[in-house]
Amino acid sequence: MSASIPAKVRDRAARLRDQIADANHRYHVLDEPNIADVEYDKLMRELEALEAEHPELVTPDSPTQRAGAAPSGAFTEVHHEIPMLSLANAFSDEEVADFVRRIEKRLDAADLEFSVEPKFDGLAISLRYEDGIFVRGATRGDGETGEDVSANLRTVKSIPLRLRGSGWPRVLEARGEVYMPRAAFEKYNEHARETGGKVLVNPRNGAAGSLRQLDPRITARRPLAFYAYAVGVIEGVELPARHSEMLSRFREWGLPVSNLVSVAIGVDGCLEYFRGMGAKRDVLPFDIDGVVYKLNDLAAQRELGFVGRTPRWAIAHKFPAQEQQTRVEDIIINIGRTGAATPAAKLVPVFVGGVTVTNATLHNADQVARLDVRIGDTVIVRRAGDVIPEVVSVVLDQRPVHARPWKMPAHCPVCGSDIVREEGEVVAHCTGGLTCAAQRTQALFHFASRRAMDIEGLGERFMAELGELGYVKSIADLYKLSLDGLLEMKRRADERDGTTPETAKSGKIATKWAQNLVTAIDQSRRTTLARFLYALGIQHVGESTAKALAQWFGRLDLIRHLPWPILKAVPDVGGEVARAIDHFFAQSGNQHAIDELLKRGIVIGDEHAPNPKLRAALALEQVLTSMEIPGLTQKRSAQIAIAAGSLEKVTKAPQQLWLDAGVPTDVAERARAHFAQKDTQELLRRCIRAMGEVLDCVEDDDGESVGPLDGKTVVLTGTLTSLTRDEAKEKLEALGAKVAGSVSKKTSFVVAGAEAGSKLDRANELGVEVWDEARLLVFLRAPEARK
DNA sequence: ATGCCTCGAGTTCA
DNA sequence: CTCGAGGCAT
Repeated sequence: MSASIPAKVRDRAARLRDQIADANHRYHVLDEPNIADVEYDKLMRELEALEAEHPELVTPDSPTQRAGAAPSGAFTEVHHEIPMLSLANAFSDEEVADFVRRIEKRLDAADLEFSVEPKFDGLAISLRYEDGIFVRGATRGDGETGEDVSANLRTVKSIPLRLRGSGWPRVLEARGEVYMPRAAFEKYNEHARETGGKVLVNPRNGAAGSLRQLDPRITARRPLAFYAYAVGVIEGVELPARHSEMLSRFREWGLPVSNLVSVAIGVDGCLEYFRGMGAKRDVLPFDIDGVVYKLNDLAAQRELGFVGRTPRWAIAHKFPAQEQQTRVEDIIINIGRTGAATPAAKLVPVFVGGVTVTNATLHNADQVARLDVRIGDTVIVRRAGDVIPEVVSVVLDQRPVHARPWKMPAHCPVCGSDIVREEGEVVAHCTGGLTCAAQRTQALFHFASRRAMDIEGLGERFMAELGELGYVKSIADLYKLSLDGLLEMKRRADERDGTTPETAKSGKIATKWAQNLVTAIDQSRRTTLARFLYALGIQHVGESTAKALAQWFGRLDLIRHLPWPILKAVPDVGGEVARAIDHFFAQSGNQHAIDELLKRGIVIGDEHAPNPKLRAALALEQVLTSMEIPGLTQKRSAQIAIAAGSLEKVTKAPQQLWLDAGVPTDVAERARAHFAQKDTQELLRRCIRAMGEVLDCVEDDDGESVGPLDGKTVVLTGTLTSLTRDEAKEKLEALGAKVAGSVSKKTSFVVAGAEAGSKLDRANELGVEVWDEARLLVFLRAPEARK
């Protein structure tokens, strides 16, 4: 049949096939390329041309056969003559030790040698070679029967189509793992995302899905690789004595074997290998989910045999899974203190990364949309470097037909108010405010939290109960709670929940509990301005902003009435934050709650005069620029401020004065029009009043306002470690102290840092109190504690 | 406008 | 711990 083909052509084709196979082997198996890509392409093209001209030349092992044939109908079944094993799993050192001990006992031997190998996270397959030629490849299936995926496997470059060297058996079934290298996976997905193609969930699913493609041309585009790790059928060659030798033979025959395989002695050797791999795991170019220990002696393996379908002589030692699949039972909404509506996935409990995970946050609607998570979906959950579980992706193949895309509900599941997502914002908010039980509970919880009012014993659950039963509707109600009230509440809660007398706290314990709580509440009455402000839970006001406000304004009665342009004078407080504070205090309910709190004995121990720097910060120009009138720049604001003399006068300044101050006509017009608006006038009135008020206080700093360091003179010396000298000075000044440069007998105390010199000596001489840095820090945290 | 940088807010499980 | 947003410097 091929007689018509000249021997020369035939030889050339054979030579090309050899060269290409060799290049392939070097590149994909040995990782030592010997020819350039262009050269390789050239050889391929030449071979393709020859084969096109003489189709009879095409052999099953020709590299041109890798490209992928046209789709076949379906996969045919393949019976594995020697079943493909599954391994028992070990998850702890104990289980490994048991495994080794069992073998030692059965064989009556010690210090056994194991072939130790990484456990690739891919898909187990079997490759059949007859007379050195790849004839068939199959998936494992159930171990007995798999599917013929030869066409797909031909596209995997690291699988040789013909064995190399000599001495290979007449028939060989090599078993191993098809996997997708991480880099290839990333690259593939990146491309898929750009082109809108199918994004793979993870490398393992990528490998599995690829092999099950009916169209091998698709598989050819998936970057798969292969490692051999076991032998099935072998005919015509003597088996070596040890498994590790078998793997070496594989290498000689051109089958890729991981260079991470090794040999270990006894349990200790195995475990050492396990830890080594665990440490390397993250930097490996492919995913592994554990390691496998195989008794190295093949004769001994035969002796041990099987239990069911798993061999007694091998075990897989698994890493704690960092990724698991589970099902989304529901997607719920959590309402936070600020009303933020955060979707969370309720999961069928799954053990991942050492803990059982039942919830995973989905962050926001965008994230849900990005992942397209739907109720009923199977998802991949990860607990990576950090602790918090996250949904990585959806396994689309397993999506129930009826699953519908998830949408943020229009109404709050707790209070029924509208849920609104502002233009350009990522988070949606429940508009219920404090009428929403969820927000109220969270607000109360926040108020009582350690960094706020620090009331011990008020957990979130209990707070919810107090709210539900109507005992606490607002933060002020917390200070109404009495011993009897608490006990009564406890009783009612137990009744309602159907708690039996045995499980309910008995009278004495309940009394003790209530007493402790009352004491804790009582102790919390004395607090600092910063804590108090923080406790109020004003939007955007966290701990540090609260501190800044406290330090700069010093007094609650000031802060609670300040218009936002004045609040904005504080560093790090911008328009957004200032408006939020203004808005908070503009609600009469909030003002009322504060009045109530003060009435019920809240004492702010560290009120003091405003920071003198406010004087500069409150310059007219700052207030004017905060009006954000187009064209009214800082410079022009300053000019008109100087020309007019006071804020009040600016607002009433005639057109001419603006022009004299160098403000262009159109800007002046705009400003005057702006000032004429009703709400602007109201705001300006408040600003005018507030500026006067604040400035009065600043001037009055040895007047009635009493800071804890009022009238004290402090001297700083040495190097402070946790804060700069300037910061310390600022803080002390904000508390009313005068920070002087040298020690005299008028000095109240000296703060001495490291390497304090002459000033410390002089302080000792004069008998002036000396603080170390630690004491200063304690004081700065809670200045009310002592003066 | 644009890019740090810090602060606020939300989150899981034992 | 991480993300988003606000503040501020460039």
